[in-house]
Amino acid sequence: MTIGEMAERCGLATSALRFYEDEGLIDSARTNGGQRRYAREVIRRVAFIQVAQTVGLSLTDIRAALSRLPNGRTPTKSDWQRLSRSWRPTLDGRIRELELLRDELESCIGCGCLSLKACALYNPDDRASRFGPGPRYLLGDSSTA
Amino acid sequence: MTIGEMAERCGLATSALRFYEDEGLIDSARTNGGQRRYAREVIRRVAFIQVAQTVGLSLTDIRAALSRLPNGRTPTKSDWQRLSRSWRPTLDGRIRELELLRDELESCIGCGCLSLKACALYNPDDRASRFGPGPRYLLGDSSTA
DNA sequence: ATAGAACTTCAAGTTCACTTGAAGTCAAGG
DNA sequence: CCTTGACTTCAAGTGAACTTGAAGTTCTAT
Repeated sequence: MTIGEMAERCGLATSALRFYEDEGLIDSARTNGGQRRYAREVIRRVAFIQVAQTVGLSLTDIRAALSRLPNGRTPTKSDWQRLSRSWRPTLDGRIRELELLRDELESCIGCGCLSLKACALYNPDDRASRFGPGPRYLLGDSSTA
Repeated sequence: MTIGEMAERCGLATSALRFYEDEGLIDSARTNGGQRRYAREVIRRVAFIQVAQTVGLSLTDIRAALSRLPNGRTPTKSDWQRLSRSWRPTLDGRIRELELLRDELESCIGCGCLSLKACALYNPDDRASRFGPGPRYLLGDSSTA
């Protein structure tokens, strides 16, 4: 598969595929002329990367995860399952954080304490719980606030 | 209040406060010598910014939100409440997205379809649902995957 | 054989939310 | 008055995840 075909199938730009290769996330064979040719297997790899990003992982995290795939053989279904399963705790944790924030926001709307030290929302030390870099763009325009 | 005191109270760097001022998010008076002096009210404003970031808003979004505060008078408790309340839908939406992803991940772990078009996880058009830029750093090291 | 689309590399640019550095000025205590 | 720490501005740097541009090469269809 050429890079253009891959890009189309995966829904991203050719530049992104080249970038992923530079970053050691995917691999390709080359024609005599030096053009990239992708194995079918790579589609799955890219799919994994895309979903992992949605979960909130950085490319560094993802590279680490992918490095845990078997190196000799083509990864099997259960290899991928094992990797995907490892997202659960991250995802659950992220959801819990947001729910916590929502609930605290609820009480703070009630008490109007937004600037009080006592308020859990305004405790700088707790502010480590942000949500992660993830891809650059939000939900459309995010102009809700 | 000096910029150093503000920075300490708000738990961020002085450079961040200067940056927020350049960006039109906060304001300050100046001494004869040209140093910044902050009104108490600004603490609340900074608190709002910090919480809004945790909710996932960009500084641009936050600037827009802040511009809806009354310009003549010092904002009241209910002015702040009105603003904070507007976060609810965003937050709820974000939580729903993550839950959806978690559930789909669940079924995909079951079916192993990670690369199939049919799988909701691998539908490039649905991938608009990412989670937002937010602040740069994640939960510690995020090395869960 | 050749047009033209698709590919190649490499360097530099983009956005966000800041930080860092340089070079200099102000304010408060002794 | 003088030291010292805190402040000032302005320009440039950071990191993540790519994109864009330039200049050139390859592939494929006619």
